[in-house]
Amino acid sequence: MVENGFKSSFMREAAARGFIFQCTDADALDALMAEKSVAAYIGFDPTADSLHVGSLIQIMMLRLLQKHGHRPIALVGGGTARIGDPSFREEARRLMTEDIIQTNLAGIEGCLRQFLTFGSGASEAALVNNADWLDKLAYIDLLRDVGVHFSINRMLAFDSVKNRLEREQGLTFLEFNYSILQSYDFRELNRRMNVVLQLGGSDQWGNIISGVELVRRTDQKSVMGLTTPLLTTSSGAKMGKTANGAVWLSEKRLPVFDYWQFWRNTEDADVGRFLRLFTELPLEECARLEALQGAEINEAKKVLATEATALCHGRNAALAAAEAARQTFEEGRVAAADLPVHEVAEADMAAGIPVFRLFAEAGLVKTNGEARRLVRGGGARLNNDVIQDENKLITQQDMVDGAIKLSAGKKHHVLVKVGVSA
RNA sequence: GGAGGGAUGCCCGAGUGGCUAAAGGGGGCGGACUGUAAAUCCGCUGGCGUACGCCUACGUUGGUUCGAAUCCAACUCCCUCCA
Repeated sequence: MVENGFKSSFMREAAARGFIFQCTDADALDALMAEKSVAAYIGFDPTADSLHVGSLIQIMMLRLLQKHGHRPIALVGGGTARIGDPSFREEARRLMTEDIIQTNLAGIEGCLRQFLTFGSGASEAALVNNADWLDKLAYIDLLRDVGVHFSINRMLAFDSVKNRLEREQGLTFLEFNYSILQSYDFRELNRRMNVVLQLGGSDQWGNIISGVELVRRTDQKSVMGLTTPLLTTSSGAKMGKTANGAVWLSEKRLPVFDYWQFWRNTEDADVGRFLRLFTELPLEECARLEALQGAEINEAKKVLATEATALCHGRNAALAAAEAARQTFEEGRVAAADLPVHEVAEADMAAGIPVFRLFAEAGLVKTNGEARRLVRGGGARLNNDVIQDENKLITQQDMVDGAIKLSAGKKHHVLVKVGVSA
Protein backbone atom coordinates (compact mmCIF):
# COMPACT_ATOMS: atom_id res chain seq x y z
CA MET A 1 0.00 0.00 0.00
CA VAL A 2 1.27 3.44 -0.89
CA GLU A 3 1.89 5.69 2.07
CA ASN A 4 -0.43 8.63 2.10
CA GLY A 5 -0.86 9.40 5.76
CA PHE A 6 -4.49 8.40 6.13
CA LYS A 7 -5.50 6.29 9.10
CA SER A 8 -8.72 4.73 7.86
CA SER A 9 -8.42 1.81 5.49
CA PHE A 10 -10.99 3.30 3.14
CA MET A 11 -9.22 6.63 2.74
CA ARG A 12 -5.83 4.99 2.41
CA GLU A 13 -7.01 2.79 -0.41
CA ALA A 14 -9.20 5.40 -2.10
CA ALA A 15 -6.34 7.87 -2.16
CA ALA A 16 -3.78 5.31 -3.28
CA ARG A 17 -5.96 4.11 -6.12
CA GLY A 18 -6.69 7.59 -7.40
CA PHE A 19 -10.32 8.02 -6.45
CA ILE A 20 -10.03 11.30 -4.62
CA PHE A 21 -10.18 14.65 -6.34
CA GLN A 22 -11.52 17.02 -3.70
CA CYS A 23 -12.77 16.54 -0.18
CA THR A 24 -14.45 19.02 2.12
CA ASP A 25 -12.34 17.85 5.02
CA ALA A 26 -10.22 14.81 4.30
CA ASP A 27 -8.70 14.59 7.77
CA ALA A 28 -12.03 14.74 9.53
CA LEU A 29 -13.48 12.14 7.20
CA ASP A 30 -10.45 9.95 7.73
CA ALA A 31 -10.77 10.19 11.49
CA LEU A 32 -14.46 9.38 11.39
CA MET A 33 -13.99 6.38 9.12
CA ALA A 34 -11.17 5.06 11.25
CA GLU A 35 -13.51 5.15 14.21
CA LYS A 36 -16.70 3.65 12.86
CA SER A 37 -18.76 2.56 9.91
CA VAL A 38 -20.29 5.46 8.05
CA ALA A 39 -23.01 5.70 5.45
CA ALA A 40 -22.24 7.52 2.21
CA TYR A 41 -24.29 8.12 -0.90
CA ILE A 42 -23.99 8.89 -4.58
CA GLY A 43 -26.80 10.03 -6.80
CA PHE A 44 -27.53 8.59 -10.23
CA ASP A 45 -29.86 10.17 -12.74
CA PRO A 46 -32.26 7.72 -14.37
CA THR A 47 -31.67 9.06 -17.84
CA ALA A 48 -31.36 5.58 -19.36
CA ASP A 49 -32.25 2.05 -18.36
CA SER A 50 -28.61 1.16 -17.80
CA LEU A 51 -25.60 2.87 -16.32
CA HIS A 52 -22.45 3.16 -18.43
CA VAL A 53 -18.74 3.39 -17.76
CA GLY A 54 -19.09 7.10 -17.17
CA SER A 55 -20.61 6.17 -13.82
CA LEU A 56 -18.29 3.29 -13.15
CA ILE A 57 -15.83 5.24 -11.05
CA GLN A 58 -18.71 6.15 -8.73
CA ILE A 59 -19.83 2.56 -8.55
CA MET A 60 -16.31 1.44 -7.74
CA MET A 61 -16.30 3.97 -4.92
CA LEU A 62 -19.44 2.41 -3.51
CA ARG A 63 -17.81 -0.99 -3.77
CA LEU A 64 -14.77 0.28 -2.00
CA LEU A 65 -16.93 1.62 0.81
CA GLN A 66 -18.57 -1.74 1.20
CA LYS A 67 -15.24 -3.50 1.20
CA HIS A 68 -14.05 -1.39 4.09
CA GLY A 69 -17.15 -1.88 6.19
CA HIS A 70 -18.99 1.29 5.35
CA ARG A 71 -22.48 1.54 4.00
CA PRO A 72 -22.97 2.54 0.36
CA ILE A 73 -26.24 4.17 -0.54
CA ALA A 74 -27.24 4.63 -4.13
CA LEU A 75 -29.75 7.37 -4.58
CA VAL A 76 -31.68 7.27 -7.79
CA GLY A 77 -33.06 10.61 -8.79
CA GLY A 78 -36.63 9.68 -9.60
CA GLY A 79 -37.67 13.11 -8.37
CA THR A 80 -34.84 15.23 -9.67
CA ALA A 81 -34.96 13.44 -13.00
CA ARG A 82 -38.02 15.50 -13.63
CA ILE A 83 -35.92 18.63 -13.45
CA GLY A 84 -32.56 17.95 -15.03
CA ASP A 85 -29.15 18.94 -13.77
CA PRO A 86 -27.94 22.08 -15.50
CA SER A 87 -24.32 21.42 -14.63
CA PHE A 88 -22.10 21.71 -17.66
CA ARG A 89 -24.90 21.09 -20.03
CA GLU A 90 -25.51 22.98 -23.18
CA GLU A 91 -29.20 23.21 -22.88
CA ALA A 92 -32.13 22.10 -20.84
CA ARG A 93 -32.55 18.38 -20.70
CA ARG A 94 -35.70 16.96 -22.12
CA LEU A 95 -38.13 16.37 -19.33
CA MET A 96 -38.85 12.72 -18.79
CA THR A 97 -42.16 11.03 -18.31
CA GLU A 98 -42.97 9.06 -15.22
CA ASP A 99 -43.16 5.79 -17.16
CA ILE A 100 -39.69 6.14 -18.56
CA ILE A 101 -38.27 7.06 -15.19
CA GLN A 102 -39.78 3.94 -13.63
CA THR A 103 -38.33 1.69 -16.31
CA ASN A 104 -34.96 3.32 -15.94
CA LEU A 105 -34.97 2.97 -12.18
CA ALA A 106 -35.38 -0.77 -12.48
CA GLY A 107 -32.60 -1.02 -15.03
CA ILE A 108 -30.19 1.00 -12.93
CA GLU A 109 -30.91 -1.09 -9.89
CA GLY A 110 -30.00 -4.13 -11.96
CA CYS A 111 -26.67 -2.58 -12.87
CA LEU A 112 -25.87 -1.75 -9.29
CA ARG A 113 -26.68 -5.25 -8.13
CA GLN A 114 -23.91 -6.49 -10.38
CA PHE A 115 -21.42 -4.62 -8.22
CA LEU A 116 -22.87 -4.36 -4.74
CA THR A 117 -24.41 -6.55 -2.07
CA PHE A 118 -27.70 -5.10 -0.95
CA GLY A 119 -29.31 -5.55 2.42
CA SER A 120 -30.01 -3.80 5.68
CA GLY A 121 -26.73 -4.53 7.45
CA ALA A 122 -24.17 -1.93 8.44
CA SER A 123 -22.11 -2.44 5.32
CA GLU A 124 -24.82 -3.57 2.97
CA ALA A 125 -25.91 -1.35 0.15
CA ALA A 126 -29.27 0.33 -0.09
CA LEU A 127 -31.09 1.89 -2.96
CA VAL A 128 -33.32 4.87 -2.36
CA ASN A 129 -35.44 7.02 -4.64
CA ASN A 130 -35.67 10.70 -3.89
CA ALA A 131 -39.13 10.81 -5.40
CA ASP A 132 -40.19 9.31 -2.07
CA TRP A 133 -39.71 12.67 -0.41
CA LEU A 134 -39.36 15.22 -3.20
CA ASP A 135 -42.78 14.47 -4.65
CA LYS A 136 -44.43 15.44 -1.41
CA LEU A 137 -42.75 18.78 -0.97
CA ALA A 138 -44.92 21.81 -0.48
CA TYR A 139 -43.60 24.87 -2.18
CA ILE A 140 -44.03 27.49 0.52
CA ASP A 141 -42.74 25.16 3.19
CA LEU A 142 -39.70 24.38 1.09
CA LEU A 143 -38.94 28.03 0.49
CA ARG A 144 -39.15 28.86 4.18
CA ASP A 145 -37.25 25.80 5.31
CA VAL A 146 -34.55 25.56 2.66
CA GLY A 147 -34.80 28.55 0.37
CA VAL A 148 -33.69 31.00 3.04
CA HIS A 149 -30.35 29.26 3.27
CA PHE A 150 -29.46 29.63 -0.36
CA SER A 151 -27.74 32.75 -1.55
CA ILE A 152 -28.44 33.66 -5.14
CA ASN A 153 -25.17 35.53 -5.19
CA ARG A 154 -23.27 32.39 -4.37
CA MET A 155 -25.25 30.15 -6.68
CA LEU A 156 -24.49 32.49 -9.54
CA ALA A 157 -20.81 32.12 -8.79
CA PHE A 158 -20.79 28.32 -9.18
CA ASP A 159 -19.03 27.26 -12.33
CA SER A 160 -21.93 25.12 -13.37
CA VAL A 161 -24.31 28.06 -13.29
CA LYS A 162 -21.81 30.63 -14.43
CA ASN A 163 -20.97 28.68 -17.55
CA ARG A 164 -24.56 28.44 -18.52
CA LEU A 165 -25.09 32.13 -18.01
CA GLU A 166 -21.97 33.11 -19.88
CA ARG A 167 -22.81 31.02 -22.86
CA GLU A 168 -25.89 32.38 -24.49
CA GLN A 169 -27.86 29.35 -23.34
CA GLY A 170 -29.74 30.62 -20.38
CA LEU A 171 -31.00 28.66 -17.49
CA THR A 172 -34.55 28.15 -16.38
CA PHE A 173 -35.72 28.53 -12.83
CA LEU A 174 -36.60 24.87 -12.91
CA GLU A 175 -33.02 23.84 -13.53
CA PHE A 176 -31.72 26.45 -11.17
CA ASN A 177 -33.51 24.56 -8.41
CA TYR A 178 -31.67 21.34 -9.05
CA SER A 179 -28.91 22.03 -6.59
CA ILE A 180 -31.43 23.03 -3.94
CA LEU A 181 -33.18 19.70 -4.28
CA GLN A 182 -29.91 17.80 -4.32
CA SER A 183 -29.02 19.55 -1.08
CA TYR A 184 -32.39 18.61 0.29
CA ASP A 185 -31.66 14.99 -0.62
CA PHE A 186 -28.46 15.06 1.35
CA ARG A 187 -30.20 16.43 4.44
CA GLU A 188 -33.01 13.93 4.08
CA LEU A 189 -30.60 11.00 3.84
CA ASN A 190 -28.72 12.33 6.81
CA ARG A 191 -31.90 12.45 8.84
CA ARG A 192 -33.28 9.12 7.67
CA MET A 193 -30.21 6.96 7.37
CA ASN A 194 -27.52 8.96 9.07
CA VAL A 195 -25.65 9.49 5.84
CA VAL A 196 -22.69 11.76 6.50
CA LEU A 197 -20.90 11.74 3.19
CA GLN A 198 -21.89 12.52 -0.36
CA LEU A 199 -19.72 11.30 -3.20
CA GLY A 200 -19.81 12.39 -6.80
CA GLY A 201 -17.86 13.41 -9.86
CA SER A 202 -15.91 16.64 -9.73
CA ASP A 203 -18.70 18.34 -11.66
CA GLN A 204 -20.91 17.79 -8.63
CA TRP A 205 -18.71 19.73 -6.24
CA GLY A 206 -20.93 22.79 -6.17
CA ASN A 207 -24.06 20.77 -5.55
CA ILE A 208 -22.36 18.74 -2.87
CA ILE A 209 -21.06 21.63 -0.82
CA SER A 210 -24.48 23.27 -1.05
CA GLY A 211 -25.86 20.21 0.70
CA VAL A 212 -23.12 20.22 3.29
CA GLU A 213 -23.95 23.80 4.13
CA LEU A 214 -27.66 23.20 4.26
CA VAL A 215 -27.23 20.43 6.79
CA ARG A 216 -24.88 22.56 8.85
CA ARG A 217 -27.24 25.52 8.87
CA THR A 218 -30.51 23.77 9.52
CA ASP A 219 -29.46 20.77 11.58
CA GLN A 220 -26.16 22.01 13.01
CA LYS A 221 -24.53 18.83 11.87
CA SER A 222 -21.27 18.39 10.07
CA VAL A 223 -21.46 16.25 6.94
CA MET A 224 -18.88 15.91 4.21
CA GLY A 225 -18.37 15.68 0.50
CA LEU A 226 -15.81 13.88 -1.62
CA THR A 227 -15.42 14.03 -5.38
CA THR A 228 -13.72 11.78 -7.88
CA PRO A 229 -11.65 13.07 -10.80
CA LEU A 230 -13.33 13.61 -14.11
CA LEU A 231 -12.24 10.74 -16.28
CA THR A 232 -10.79 11.29 -19.68
CA THR A 233 -8.36 9.15 -21.58
CA SER A 234 -4.78 10.30 -21.74
CA SER A 235 -5.33 11.66 -25.22
CA GLY A 236 -8.12 13.82 -23.90
CA ALA A 237 -11.22 12.07 -25.13
CA LYS A 238 -14.19 11.59 -22.88
CA MET A 239 -14.34 8.10 -21.56
CA GLY A 240 -16.98 5.64 -22.49
CA LYS A 241 -17.67 6.25 -26.13
CA THR A 242 -17.67 3.40 -28.55
CA ALA A 243 -18.72 2.66 -32.09
CA ASN A 244 -22.39 2.61 -31.36
CA GLY A 245 -22.70 4.86 -28.37
CA ALA A 246 -21.96 4.54 -24.70
CA VAL A 247 -20.22 1.61 -23.06
CA TRP A 248 -23.16 0.22 -21.15
CA LEU A 249 -22.91 -1.94 -18.07
CA SER A 250 -26.02 -3.88 -18.91
CA GLU A 251 -25.49 -6.95 -21.03
CA LYS A 252 -28.73 -6.23 -22.80
CA ARG A 253 -27.24 -3.06 -24.18
CA LEU A 254 -23.66 -4.14 -24.73
CA PRO A 255 -22.50 -7.74 -25.17
CA VAL A 256 -19.91 -8.91 -22.66
CA PHE A 257 -17.44 -9.45 -25.48
CA ASP A 258 -17.67 -5.79 -26.45
CA TYR A 259 -17.33 -4.71 -22.86
CA TRP A 260 -14.16 -6.77 -22.58
CA GLN A 261 -12.93 -5.28 -25.84
CA PHE A 262 -13.52 -1.78 -24.57
CA TRP A 263 -11.03 -2.35 -21.77
CA ARG A 264 -8.67 -4.30 -23.97
CA ASN A 265 -8.37 -1.25 -26.22
CA THR A 266 -7.28 1.08 -23.44
CA GLU A 267 -4.51 3.48 -24.38
CA ASP A 268 -1.07 2.53 -23.04
CA ALA A 269 -0.87 5.62 -20.89
CA ASP A 270 -4.13 4.81 -19.10
CA VAL A 271 -3.44 1.21 -18.17
CA GLY A 272 -2.07 1.82 -14.70
CA ARG A 273 -4.69 4.34 -13.77
CA PHE A 274 -7.51 2.15 -14.99
CA LEU A 275 -6.14 -0.96 -13.27
CA ARG A 276 -6.20 0.90 -9.96
CA LEU A 277 -9.64 2.36 -10.47
CA PHE A 278 -11.52 -0.38 -12.23
CA THR A 279 -10.06 -3.60 -10.92
CA GLU A 280 -9.42 -4.80 -7.41
CA LEU A 281 -5.96 -6.14 -8.03
CA PRO A 282 -3.41 -5.29 -5.34
CA LEU A 283 -1.59 -2.04 -5.99
CA GLU A 284 1.73 -3.84 -6.31
CA GLU A 285 0.28 -5.91 -9.13
CA CYS A 286 -1.14 -2.82 -10.81
CA ALA A 287 2.27 -1.18 -10.65
CA ARG A 288 3.98 -4.25 -12.06
CA LEU A 289 1.57 -4.46 -14.99
CA GLU A 290 1.75 -0.74 -15.62
CA ALA A 291 5.52 -0.92 -15.89
CA LEU A 292 5.47 -3.37 -18.79
CA GLN A 293 7.04 -1.82 -21.84
CA GLY A 294 6.18 -1.83 -25.52
CA ALA A 295 4.04 -4.67 -26.77
CA GLU A 296 4.25 -6.37 -23.39
CA ILE A 297 1.74 -3.93 -22.04
CA ASN A 298 -0.85 -5.81 -24.05
CA GLU A 299 -0.68 -8.46 -21.35
CA ALA A 300 -1.61 -5.80 -18.83
CA LYS A 301 -4.54 -4.74 -20.98
CA LYS A 302 -5.83 -8.29 -21.10
CA VAL A 303 -5.67 -8.52 -17.33
CA LEU A 304 -7.42 -5.17 -17.06
CA ALA A 305 -10.14 -6.31 -19.44
CA THR A 306 -10.76 -9.60 -17.72
CA GLU A 307 -10.72 -8.16 -14.22
CA ALA A 308 -12.95 -5.22 -15.05
CA THR A 309 -15.35 -7.44 -16.95
CA ALA A 310 -15.44 -9.95 -14.12
CA LEU A 311 -16.64 -7.25 -11.73
CA CYS A 312 -19.44 -6.28 -14.05
CA HIS A 313 -20.55 -9.52 -15.64
CA GLY A 314 -19.02 -12.24 -13.51
CA ARG A 315 -15.76 -14.09 -13.88
CA ASN A 316 -17.07 -16.87 -16.10
CA ALA A 317 -18.45 -14.43 -18.62
CA ALA A 318 -15.23 -12.45 -18.50
CA LEU A 319 -13.10 -15.51 -19.12
CA ALA A 320 -15.35 -16.53 -21.99
CA ALA A 321 -14.95 -13.09 -23.52
CA ALA A 322 -11.19 -13.27 -23.08
CA GLU A 323 -11.12 -16.65 -24.77
CA ALA A 324 -13.33 -15.44 -27.61
CA ALA A 325 -10.95 -12.54 -28.11
CA ARG A 326 -7.93 -14.83 -28.05
CA GLN A 327 -9.42 -17.10 -30.69
CA THR A 328 -10.53 -14.21 -32.82
CA PHE A 329 -7.45 -12.01 -32.67
CA GLU A 330 -4.61 -14.35 -31.91
CA GLU A 331 -5.70 -17.42 -33.84
CA GLY A 332 -7.70 -15.60 -36.47
CA ARG A 333 -10.37 -18.25 -36.19
CA VAL A 334 -13.54 -17.55 -38.11
CA ALA A 335 -16.27 -18.58 -35.74
CA ALA A 336 -14.82 -18.33 -32.28
CA ALA A 337 -17.21 -19.32 -29.55
CA ASP A 338 -18.77 -16.65 -27.38
CA LEU A 339 -18.70 -13.78 -29.82
CA PRO A 340 -21.89 -11.76 -29.70
CA VAL A 341 -24.62 -13.60 -31.57
CA HIS A 342 -27.31 -12.17 -33.80
CA GLU A 343 -30.09 -14.55 -34.72
CA VAL A 344 -32.04 -14.43 -37.94
CA ALA A 345 -35.15 -16.34 -38.92
CA GLU A 346 -34.65 -19.45 -40.99
CA ALA A 347 -37.03 -18.20 -43.67
CA ASP A 348 -35.08 -14.97 -44.06
CA MET A 349 -31.84 -16.84 -44.34
CA ALA A 350 -33.30 -19.16 -46.92
CA ALA A 351 -34.46 -16.20 -48.97
CA GLY A 352 -31.12 -14.49 -48.66
CA ILE A 353 -30.35 -11.26 -46.84
CA PRO A 354 -28.38 -8.41 -48.39
CA VAL A 355 -25.13 -7.96 -46.43
CA PHE A 356 -25.62 -4.27 -45.82
CA ARG A 357 -28.92 -4.98 -44.15
CA LEU A 358 -27.50 -7.79 -42.09
CA PHE A 359 -24.77 -5.49 -40.76
CA ALA A 360 -27.41 -3.04 -39.61
CA GLU A 361 -29.64 -5.70 -38.08
CA ALA A 362 -26.73 -7.22 -36.21
CA GLY A 363 -26.00 -3.87 -34.65
CA LEU A 364 -22.53 -3.45 -36.12
CA VAL A 365 -23.67 -0.22 -37.75
CA LYS A 366 -26.64 1.99 -37.12
CA THR A 367 -28.11 2.34 -40.59
CA ASN A 368 -28.13 0.62 -43.93
CA GLY A 369 -26.32 3.59 -45.39
CA GLU A 370 -23.57 3.30 -42.85
CA ALA A 371 -23.24 -0.37 -43.72
CA ARG A 372 -22.87 0.52 -47.39
CA ARG A 373 -20.17 3.03 -46.60
CA LEU A 374 -18.39 0.48 -44.47
CA VAL A 375 -18.32 -1.94 -47.38
CA ARG A 376 -17.17 0.73 -49.81
CA GLY A 377 -14.42 1.71 -47.44
CA GLY A 378 -13.17 -1.84 -47.30
CA GLY A 379 -13.92 -2.28 -43.62
CA ALA A 380 -16.59 -4.95 -43.84
CA ARG A 381 -15.68 -8.61 -43.67
CA LEU A 382 -17.62 -11.81 -44.10
CA ASN A 383 -15.90 -14.75 -42.44
CA ASN A 384 -12.66 -12.77 -42.52
CA ASP A 385 -12.86 -11.95 -46.23
CA VAL A 386 -13.32 -8.34 -47.28
CA ILE A 387 -16.75 -7.83 -48.80
CA GLN A 388 -16.67 -6.25 -52.24
CA ASP A 389 -20.35 -6.00 -53.11
CA GLU A 390 -22.55 -4.16 -50.67
CA ASN A 391 -25.65 -5.83 -52.10
CA LYS A 392 -24.30 -9.37 -51.87
CA LEU A 393 -26.95 -11.80 -50.71
CA ILE A 394 -26.11 -13.79 -47.62
CA THR A 395 -27.50 -17.30 -47.46
CA GLN A 396 -26.93 -20.67 -45.81
CA GLN A 397 -24.05 -21.15 -48.25
CA ASP A 398 -22.02 -18.61 -46.31
CA MET A 399 -22.25 -20.50 -43.05
CA VAL A 400 -19.11 -21.95 -41.53
CA ASP A 401 -19.62 -24.28 -38.60
CA GLY A 402 -23.20 -23.15 -38.28
CA ALA A 403 -22.50 -19.44 -38.17
CA ILE A 404 -21.51 -16.47 -40.27
CA LYS A 405 -19.01 -14.03 -38.89
CA LEU A 406 -19.52 -10.41 -39.78
CA SER A 407 -16.82 -7.91 -38.93
CA ALA A 408 -16.88 -4.12 -38.94
CA GLY A 409 -13.27 -3.14 -38.97
CA LYS A 410 -10.79 -5.31 -37.18
CA LYS A 411 -12.32 -5.18 -33.77
CA HIS A 412 -16.05 -5.56 -34.03
CA HIS A 413 -17.41 -8.99 -34.70
CA VAL A 414 -20.79 -10.63 -34.57
CA LEU A 415 -21.81 -14.20 -35.29
CA VAL A 416 -25.00 -14.58 -37.26
CA LYS A 417 -26.92 -17.76 -36.59
CA VAL A 418 -30.29 -19.10 -37.54
CA GLY A 419 -32.51 -19.09 -34.51
CA VAL A 420 -36.03 -19.54 -33.37
CA SER A 421 -36.26 -16.35 -31.37
CA ALA A 422 -35.48 -14.15 -34.32
C1' G B 1 -42.24 48.13 -21.41
C1' G B 2 -38.26 50.29 -25.20
C1' A B 3 -33.79 49.43 -28.56
C1' G B 4 -30.53 46.16 -30.83
C1' G B 5 -28.35 41.13 -31.81
C1' G B 6 -29.08 35.90 -32.45
C1' A B 7 -31.22 30.59 -33.39
C1' U B 8 -27.45 26.28 -39.15
C1' G B 9 -26.03 19.08 -39.47
C1' C B 10 -23.45 14.96 -33.15
C1' C B 11 -20.64 19.73 -31.38
C1' C B 12 -18.32 24.40 -32.82
C1' G B 13 -18.85 27.45 -36.91
C1' A B 14 -19.12 29.69 -42.37
C1' G B 15 -22.90 30.83 -45.54
C1' U B 16 -27.56 36.76 -47.22
C1' G B 17 -31.96 34.11 -53.66
C1' G B 18 -30.14 29.11 -57.77
C1' C B 19 -23.61 25.94 -58.73
C1' U B 20 -26.12 24.16 -50.93
C1' A B 21 -27.19 17.69 -48.26
C1' A B 22 -25.01 23.08 -46.93
C1' A B 23 -17.30 25.61 -46.45
C1' G B 24 -13.91 24.70 -42.32
C1' G B 25 -12.70 22.49 -37.67
C1' G B 26 -13.77 18.93 -33.75
C1' G B 27 -15.76 14.29 -32.74
C1' G B 28 -17.02 9.47 -34.74
C1' C B 29 -16.18 5.35 -38.22
C1' G B 30 -13.04 2.78 -41.86
C1' G B 31 -8.05 2.07 -44.18
C1' A B 32 -2.44 2.31 -43.97
C1' C B 33 1.53 1.98 -40.23
C1' U B 34 1.76 -0.74 -35.37
C1' G B 35 1.34 -3.96 -30.42
C1' U B 36 -6.44 -5.12 -30.98
C1' A B 37 -1.99 1.29 -28.13
C1' A B 38 -0.58 6.44 -29.15
C1' A B 39 1.08 9.78 -32.88
C1' U B 40 0.88 10.39 -38.19
C1' C B 41 -1.20 9.94 -43.13
C1' C B 42 -5.59 8.69 -46.40
C1' G B 43 -10.94 8.01 -47.03
C1' C B 44 -16.02 8.30 -45.22
C1' U B 45 -19.45 10.94 -42.10
C1' G B 46 -28.69 12.85 -43.08
C1' G B 47 -32.37 8.68 -44.44
C1' C B 48 -34.30 5.11 -48.19
C1' G B 49 -32.68 -2.11 -51.36
C1' U B 50 -27.72 1.11 -53.99
C1' A B 51 -25.99 4.60 -59.58
C1' C B 52 -30.31 7.43 -61.42
C1' G B 53 -33.97 9.08 -58.06
C1' C B 54 -37.03 10.08 -53.91
C1' C B 55 -37.57 11.89 -48.87
C1' U B 56 -35.98 14.72 -44.64
C1' A B 57 -32.86 19.02 -42.89
C1' C B 58 -30.69 25.36 -41.63
C1' G B 59 -35.91 27.78 -34.27
C1' U B 60 -41.87 27.44 -35.55
C1' U B 61 -45.85 28.70 -38.95
C1' G B 62 -47.33 31.08 -43.16
C1' G B 63 -46.02 34.18 -47.57
C1' U B 64 -43.08 36.25 -52.00
C1' U B 65 -40.49 33.68 -56.12
C1' C B 66 -39.74 29.41 -61.71
C1' G B 67 -36.44 28.64 -57.32
C1' A B 68 -35.39 30.35 -50.17
C1' A B 69 -30.85 28.39 -44.91
C1' U B 70 -30.70 32.99 -47.57
C1' C B 71 -36.29 37.90 -48.91
C1' C B 72 -41.22 39.23 -46.11
C1' A B 73 -44.84 38.50 -41.87
C1' A B 74 -46.29 36.49 -37.35
C1' C B 75 -44.78 33.48 -33.39
C1' U B 76 -41.24 30.89 -29.85
C1' C B 77 -36.75 30.91 -27.25
C1' C B 78 -31.91 33.15 -26.08
C1' C B 79 -28.31 37.30 -25.51
C1' U B 80 -27.02 42.65 -24.70
C1' C B 81 -28.26 47.69 -23.39
C1' C B 82 -32.10 51.14 -21.50
C1' A B 83 -36.57 51.49 -18.03
